[in-house]
Amino acid sequence: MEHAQLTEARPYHHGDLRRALVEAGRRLLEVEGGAGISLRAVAREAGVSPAAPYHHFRDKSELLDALAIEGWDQLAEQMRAALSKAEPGRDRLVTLGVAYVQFSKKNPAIYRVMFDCSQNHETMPEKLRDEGAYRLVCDTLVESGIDPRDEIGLELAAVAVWCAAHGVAEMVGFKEFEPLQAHLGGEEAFLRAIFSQLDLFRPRSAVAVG
Amino acid sequence: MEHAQLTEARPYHHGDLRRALVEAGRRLLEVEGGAGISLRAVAREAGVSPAAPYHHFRDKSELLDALAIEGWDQLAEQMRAALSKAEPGRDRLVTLGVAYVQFSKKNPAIYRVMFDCSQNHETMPEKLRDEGAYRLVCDTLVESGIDPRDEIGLELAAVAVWCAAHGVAEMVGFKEFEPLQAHLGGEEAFLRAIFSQLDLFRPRSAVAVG
DNA sequence: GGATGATCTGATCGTTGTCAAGATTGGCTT
DNA sequence: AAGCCAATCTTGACAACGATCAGATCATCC
Repeated sequence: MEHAQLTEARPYHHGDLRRALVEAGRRLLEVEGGAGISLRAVAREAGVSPAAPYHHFRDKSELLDALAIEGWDQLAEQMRAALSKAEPGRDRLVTLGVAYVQFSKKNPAIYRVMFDCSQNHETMPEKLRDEGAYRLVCDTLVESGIDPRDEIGLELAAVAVWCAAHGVAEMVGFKEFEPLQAHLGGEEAFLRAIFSQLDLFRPRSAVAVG
Repeated sequence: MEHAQLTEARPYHHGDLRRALVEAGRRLLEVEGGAGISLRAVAREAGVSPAAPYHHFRDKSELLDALAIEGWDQLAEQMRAALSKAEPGRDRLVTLGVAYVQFSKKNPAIYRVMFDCSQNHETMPEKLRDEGAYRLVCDTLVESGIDPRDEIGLELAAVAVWCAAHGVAEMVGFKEFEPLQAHLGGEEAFLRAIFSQLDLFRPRSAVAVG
């Protein structure tokens, strides 16, 4: 089959269908949104039969897991980039939060998938914990003055910050808030105002624990 | 048909099927969780044919809307109750937040439906705004020292508080946080610790606005 | 008491997730 | 180089889903 590459005729074996499926899924999530993603649609987009994905994923949910993992990587990357671009001040936490929220606004469907997967599985992927966004938050908290030896205090602070960012990420899309957003001078100002209301920008020390 | 009430034979016309469907839906959400809710399942639970609901709701999503509205009512009620039971201190905002999160933990599927519906429609139901949970938050913020005449500052604070509560509500279910939760002395202590990390308990004044 | 409109059923269509059985092929063994 | 094996992909099927439509049933009002 020497003409395989040039004509429409795909080889019977795809080569790297797993990767192709994940990318097709990402494309669909971006274009169609979270509602229009079905296993069959992903297979269609990748140009294979509806049953083909089952040789690479046990479930539909396992495909979504793969999409989620890619999303977490992408998020961490963008947060890292935001941090490195920001001038060194003491509001680096807010920079991180703004990057987090902006990711979720630009990729709402993927963000939902990321979050649902982490919620359904018992733990978040350890990659997230070790080298991902969670780690970035902890590092930045330590920079801001939290004692890294107080593990409880650090974890509590990180969880709190994460909760705040997640909450903002999901509520900020409400059309209802657009007037307020405009009044405050755009999206980033809006986010900074919210985060400063939540006092996320202030250097903090460990909390007293019972 | 004098025996209609006593025997199994339902009257052909249900009487108040709309109400029965909403209650069947609530039951299913509590028992089966959010995944196991289908229009057909709700109809089955209510004992009618799969097509019957379409005489009371245009859509599946319209049924979910009705479920969401009931959820918002229930949430506001529980928040009001928590507020009236709490001794008057200056951490009433935290009391409110704890009630909010506990509702979402006890009714996770309903909470998700509530939130999704509000997100898909352009605005949240005005009931929520006028007499619901949002109003409670605003009132409590004013109690805590926000100037009610500064509408922007008040709305910003309310949005921030709501974002925080929502974020905590969705992340607190993570199994991963259970050790931390136990270490802090149970769920309520955990929630209070998070909220205090976010500085939600402190009387606040209006934020400076550009 | 009979017509009218609301309500419910039954059948049906297109779509989805999932599975089993068969076709096809890359790669290892000899 | 020939042949076999296991991985991969397709075809066909099944149950369940959301949605629609024609027809059966009932309450209500003139």
